[in-house]
Amino acid sequence: MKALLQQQLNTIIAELQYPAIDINFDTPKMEAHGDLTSNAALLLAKTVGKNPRQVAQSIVERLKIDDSFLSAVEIAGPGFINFRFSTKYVVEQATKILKEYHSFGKSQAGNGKKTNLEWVSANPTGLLHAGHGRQVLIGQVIGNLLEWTGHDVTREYYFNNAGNQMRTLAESIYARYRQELGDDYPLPDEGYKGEYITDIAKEIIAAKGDTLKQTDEERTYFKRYGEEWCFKKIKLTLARLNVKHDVFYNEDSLYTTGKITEVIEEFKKKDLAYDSEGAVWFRATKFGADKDRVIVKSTGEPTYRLPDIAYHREKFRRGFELIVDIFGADHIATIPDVLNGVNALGYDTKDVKVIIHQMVSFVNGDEIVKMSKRNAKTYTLDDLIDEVGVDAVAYFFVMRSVGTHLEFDIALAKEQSDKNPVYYLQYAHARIASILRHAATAEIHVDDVATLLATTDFSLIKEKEEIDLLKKLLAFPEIVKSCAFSFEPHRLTTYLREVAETFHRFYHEHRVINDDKQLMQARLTVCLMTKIVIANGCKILSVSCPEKM
RNA sequence: GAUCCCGUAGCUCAAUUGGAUAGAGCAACAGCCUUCUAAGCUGUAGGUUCCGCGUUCGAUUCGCGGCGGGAUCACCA
Repeated sequence: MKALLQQQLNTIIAELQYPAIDINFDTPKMEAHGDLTSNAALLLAKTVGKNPRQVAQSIVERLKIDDSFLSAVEIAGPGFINFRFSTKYVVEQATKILKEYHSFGKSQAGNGKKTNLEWVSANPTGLLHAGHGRQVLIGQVIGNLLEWTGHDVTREYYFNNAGNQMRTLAESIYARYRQELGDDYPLPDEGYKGEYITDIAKEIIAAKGDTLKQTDEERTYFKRYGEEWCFKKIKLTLARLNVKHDVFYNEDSLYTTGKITEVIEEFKKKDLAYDSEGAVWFRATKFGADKDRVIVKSTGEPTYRLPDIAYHREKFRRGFELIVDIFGADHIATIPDVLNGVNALGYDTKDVKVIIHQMVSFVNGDEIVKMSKRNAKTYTLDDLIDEVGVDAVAYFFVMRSVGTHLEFDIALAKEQSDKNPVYYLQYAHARIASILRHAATAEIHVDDVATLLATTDFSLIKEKEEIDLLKKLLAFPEIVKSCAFSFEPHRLTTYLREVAETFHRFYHEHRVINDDKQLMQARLTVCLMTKIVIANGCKILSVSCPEKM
């Protein structure tokens, strides 16, 4: 429809000898403004030197209106051209929801673009804490959105199992190990204080007894055991949220394959790096930073910036055309350096999309929930899932735009009532499922879509609430696309809420199960279409949609 | 002090990425269940979109300057 109108408007504009412009259509916010609107006349008015309403008038006069598509074309406000769809057109379009069913909403807009999505990437030194949930789910939903829009997505988890943090992990476990064996052995100053460290130590005692009291300098056994233990837990937590990464990329491989030194040498050759005070520095000031950054410490160990740069170069080398990184706001300072570094190596950073999400705070009703890392009792993501359930976790973490601080109300999330937005959506789905069960007893079987399409008199769908609902449902593919291309998953939750709302209104106004079997069948298809859209949307959100509540 | 994010109804947040009369949910008030799930629906009330200037047909959205909140500013990741 858009393409058709666009073509027509373009020809008319050419006929009128107006300058060619990009014609786009919006869906008006207000119902009175029709189903599609174009601001073409407003854009033309200035260059043409006419009143925008006159411009609109001259365009509309030449428009050939096919009334099987459009019921009205109006000029409104300062010069908008508003189009209103015919009922027939809307209903006809809606049948494709049934035809496409589980894939309604999918598109090939991404053209199979090879896409790397990297997120979570927590090092195996501990458990995922509740705050990690935001990143976990933003990434999960963005991954799903990219797949629904025809991107070839590789889900990647980047980790570092060497360096300071792992040493600290090993020392911490060792200290607890000694303590559990009754020795007076202190936890290192910067050691991990979490209870899980003691759990790990106890496991090691169970397996090895006190035979590891004398270990090598590197605490190799403790390091490896701790890493495996943490990774196992992290993966289990992710699995509860249906998150599965395709690739676990080990930072260490960048060293063993020489990628790190390669980057240093290349930087030095381009005079982007230099030696000073025993360290190697990156000329960040050349890119507008306030000071240069150390990329190799005087100890010989690189700082995180260097491997990050090398890693991103490897992503390009691996053939990815779109690179998506998701970071929390606490990592914001490092991003410019990495992008500048990658850029200096000759890659176009416009293909790197960095999504920075703001932090999460937790409240329990009126009470602020503290979750300091220093505290021994951390509130883990598992704890949160245990407390409020998978669906609430999945929904709540993506329901706000990534750029805004998220307040997660635990009391609200676990409340099984109308206050909780997850239930509003799931309730709509369950309600539909219930209606469809009634239909089965009336011998209409909605699971046979082919028969349904062949035998339903769709012209019986004509009530305002039905048409409003179908229009809303038909917007789904566009919503999926715009969420995917803007990397804004929260808009999907907003949209699905609107779908549920529009459905509830329809339900309230019109009985589905009734004596007029033809009418009942027509309305059942409306219900089924709604169910399909909610189910597909929930699938993208990783939220379940129950048949009964 | 610098950089980035945010500031919208009493509270939590939307706003089709520059569009028309700024919308939802909670909370408040008033209604709606002998009929398909009331975990629902309808109505009322609630606003100087932090302030100021600018850009233009048009600004919550873009630019500049303030104010307020958060994050970051390591030879930690």
